[in-house]
Amino acid sequence: MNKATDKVKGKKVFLIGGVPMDMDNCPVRDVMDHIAGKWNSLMILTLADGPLRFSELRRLIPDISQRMLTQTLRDLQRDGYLSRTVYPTQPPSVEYGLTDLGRSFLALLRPFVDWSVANHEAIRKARAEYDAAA
Amino acid sequence: MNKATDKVKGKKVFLIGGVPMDMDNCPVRDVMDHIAGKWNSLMILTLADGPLRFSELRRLIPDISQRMLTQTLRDLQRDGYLSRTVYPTQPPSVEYGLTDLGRSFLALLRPFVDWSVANHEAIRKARAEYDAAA
DNA sequence: CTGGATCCAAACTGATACTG
DNA sequence: CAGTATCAGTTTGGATCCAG
Repeated sequence: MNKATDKVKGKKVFLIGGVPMDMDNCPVRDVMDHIAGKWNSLMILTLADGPLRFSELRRLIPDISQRMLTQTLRDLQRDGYLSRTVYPTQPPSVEYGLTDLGRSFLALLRPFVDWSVANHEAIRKARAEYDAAA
Repeated sequence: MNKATDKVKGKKVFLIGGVPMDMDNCPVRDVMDHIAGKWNSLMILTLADGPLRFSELRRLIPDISQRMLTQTLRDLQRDGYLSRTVYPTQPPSVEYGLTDLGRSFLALLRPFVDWSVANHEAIRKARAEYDAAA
């Protein structure tokens, strides 16, 4: 009935929505694991309107630590979601902005934002009911 | 230029794509923080084709520990993404399936899956280049 | 201003053993 | 079968100090 694990050309695969995925190199898992962090998507959303500087980002996301800000920016830059531009001023200023890949991903995030707003109450209610039952 | 932090009716807000978000109760952050885990979205995708039992899920996702499987199912159930049905057989069997909310979220996940497949190579390439530059 | 380095606490994960 | 309990290892995150 639900034959989700099978073999295709000798490789172990995993069916996601009917699409076979190579278990050992699953694009979805790879992308997810790197974007699913607490700050990653929020960072991309924050940069939606244009490039921002390090200090601006720290101000706009008050509850991120400097360490996490640096790390998140590095991770996203490494995966190609955003670019880092250094301006040789004194003192130096650095701007972070979305790349084409980043903007492409941002497009995916927007429906998610709308969905979250639309369903937040339902989720909060579900949570409250679950906790009450316990 | 980028006036992302402002005040609306005395509340600190955060602009996401032009939409003001209450910082202290941001739906996007709340939903994200609970769905962004390593296994959550994968679990929803795995249940896309219909309800599955505990042992079936463990078999379909071989690299999840029993502990994480239990915990992931609990979390998703608590937030209303999936339902848990116990059948009074001997030995007992339990089925997990998507709720309407879960299916609604699944619809959001599908474009993400397609995007991951389409852009996986670009990301791998960006990573390789970044690492090479270092 | 933009981080890098270090130390420490907390959270997350996995392996194992055990129960109704 | 479907979990719970426990413990150890790993990772994550925050605070602080420092440097180009």
